[in-house]
Amino acid sequence: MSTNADNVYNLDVARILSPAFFNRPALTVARSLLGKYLVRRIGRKTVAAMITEVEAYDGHLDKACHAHRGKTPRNAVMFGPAGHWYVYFVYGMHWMLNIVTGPKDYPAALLIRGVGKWNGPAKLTKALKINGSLNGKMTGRKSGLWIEDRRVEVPEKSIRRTPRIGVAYAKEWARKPYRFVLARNLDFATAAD
DNA sequence: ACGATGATGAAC
DNA sequence: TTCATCATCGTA
Repeated sequence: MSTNADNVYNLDVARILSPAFFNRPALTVARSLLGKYLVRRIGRKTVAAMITEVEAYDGHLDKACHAHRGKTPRNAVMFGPAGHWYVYFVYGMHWMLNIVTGPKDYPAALLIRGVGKWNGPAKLTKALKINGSLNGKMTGRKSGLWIEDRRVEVPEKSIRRTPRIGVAYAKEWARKPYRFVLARNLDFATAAD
């Protein structure tokens, strides 16, 4: 066990985002997640992909948020502490990956809609073998799913904000610019890594 | 434009 | 217990 190997390991651990990072307003965390890396441990292999698209679901007033109608068995994780995974099943076949934000008892989470080459929330969960067994787990190595800061610079100009997808039923809340998308041509950042 | 496919939550 | 709905995707 060389000193060198230990240093490499420690550097790696240092850039894993801790739950404290997520204990801030959903919109603030959403913006800062662009350019971070979602990292998934699958058996012996580790896959990392840059987060390119995120949506915020912010509190019980937000009519598009699952917590809008109160606490239920499904959305209970959203009412828990930040930095835990909220994974649910929709349309009879798709898993959606969310990370809880903000203080305990304030229900908010971010839906991760795009990472790396995978565009679409159901495509990335399928590719990274993410399902309900992760629901309620804390982000980190122990859960096999975490987020790393790899020091990719994301200028404001590279970010687009739009209404959220597939929530037309939420009336005026559907129009709010709670979707954050990273411009495609940020590939220079990965190349420089 | 539509069907797949099953959990969820609200109503009865 | 029933029923409409659903933070989607692939095919047409």
